[in-house]
Amino acid sequence: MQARLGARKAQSCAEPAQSACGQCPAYELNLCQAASEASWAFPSAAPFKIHQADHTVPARRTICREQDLHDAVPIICSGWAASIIMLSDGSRQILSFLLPGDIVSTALLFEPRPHCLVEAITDVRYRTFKRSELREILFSHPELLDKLSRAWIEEKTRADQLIVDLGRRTADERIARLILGLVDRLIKRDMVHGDPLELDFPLRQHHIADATGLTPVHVSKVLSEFRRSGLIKISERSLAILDPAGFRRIANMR
Amino acid sequence: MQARLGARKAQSCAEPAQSACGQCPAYELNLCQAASEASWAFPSAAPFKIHQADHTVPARRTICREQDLHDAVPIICSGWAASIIMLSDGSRQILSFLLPGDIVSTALLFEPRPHCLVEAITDVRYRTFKRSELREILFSHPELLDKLSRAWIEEKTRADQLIVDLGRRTADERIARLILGLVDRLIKRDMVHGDPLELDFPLRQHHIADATGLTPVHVSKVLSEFRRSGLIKISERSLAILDPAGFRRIANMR
DNA sequence: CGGTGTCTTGAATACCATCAAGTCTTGTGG
DNA sequence: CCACAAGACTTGATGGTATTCAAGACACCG
Repeated sequence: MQARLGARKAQSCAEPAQSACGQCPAYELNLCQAASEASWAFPSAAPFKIHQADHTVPARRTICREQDLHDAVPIICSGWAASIIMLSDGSRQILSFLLPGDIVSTALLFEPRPHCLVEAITDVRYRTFKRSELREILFSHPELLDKLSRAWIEEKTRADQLIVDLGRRTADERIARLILGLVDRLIKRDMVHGDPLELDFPLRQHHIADATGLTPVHVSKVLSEFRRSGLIKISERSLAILDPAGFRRIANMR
Repeated sequence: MQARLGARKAQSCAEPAQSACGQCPAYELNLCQAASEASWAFPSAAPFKIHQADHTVPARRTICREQDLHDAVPIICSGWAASIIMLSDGSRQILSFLLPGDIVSTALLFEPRPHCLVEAITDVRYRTFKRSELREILFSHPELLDKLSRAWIEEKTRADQLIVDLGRRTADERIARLILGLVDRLIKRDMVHGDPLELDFPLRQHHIADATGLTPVHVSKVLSEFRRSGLIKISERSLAILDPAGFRRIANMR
């Protein structure tokens, strides 16, 4: 019940947060660092200070609800989260997994209602910016607008890919593609190395099920089959891709 | 083979096109008219003239290809089109149906590659704007930026809804929801009246199949079932919703 | 230590795909 | 204008993929 107020505020001003951003794996890509810097490079116009706040939530806790109104735009600093649509019968569809450096939704720059539930998968640290200020900064700096448009396009591209996966691919393909999609995103962030590729993988099978439109039971069966074929090793919140070529073949082909 | 060059250019300057826009059902909503007007209200800055061109393509012709580069952003003036992702095995997934007044994709404002195929379903009239100019106008007029952000949000919301439909709903629900979604969009545009609701409905069953992730055969069976239950009347490119309440019940419930 | 959440496995079932045959319409070239 | 081909739709039979139901193993936590 007290979960409702789960997030703890940590701070609410720009400068002291910088060190945290230095460790952010999405340091290069994301809007977060850029926005903070802009607020420093920007003392010209006015005594400008962008309001931001760091929050921490434990695994499984809600970050924001579909119907709530927020004037804050959250960006994930560390941990994994998911944006989820709930159906009246209790089933769920995961629209997207959120990784460090991801903005929860670019649409939040324009409307206060997320229209989907955002839930922490691991412990999550995230930072919120005030929408009006973030918007002003983004739109007054062409190079930031550029970053925004790239984030927007990637968000849409991933949604479109998911539509294709759900509409036209088998369970094996969906699951393999989900995993590879996540691995590729982690690689871009320098959060995975090694050969064979091995990484922390905090998703439960029910997360995979909700993202692929399958049942947890069937996900279990498919993963077991992948294991038996020596494609991957997956257990205890960790994943290794033993046969990258074979696994990618399953993900793409018919 | 000569299909490749299917589109015929009609004109390439703003003013004479106005009368056509006056009939556009999305007159209020869309960016098109607004952008044209802005180009008039804008002689201040420079001898500014936005480049636009009208095109007409017959049914079943391609409007743009996934890998082509365009510096033009198309907006549908009349007719129906679809954006489609093709898979290597020849199957297709329709991401979205485009109705009069729709911008083909808001992402085209930022990148030249559509990354999906756009195909005319009926004969289609559309107008293209030069990306750089359209962008400049949109971003220099707050009220237009507002319209753009609403278009962006709606595009994303519809994609998310489709993900849920494909991931978590039965064939009956998907088909009913597709139809109702289209009808609602047409109502917003004042393109449908009457009680019982009756309208031109140019989709072939294979379009419905490609949009819902089903096979044409199964679409036929479901539609026949809907007909037998007296929910809808559908034939000869026209559709009537005989039992709106019952039909909406099928679309939403479990 | 019971309770809850996670995962696995097997059996029965449902839903939708595939295959196939046939009707009807639409379009096209002789 | 007709003949023929291609596309659109329907219907039935059969099969495969994924769901549902059920039971049990295991880990973690208060």
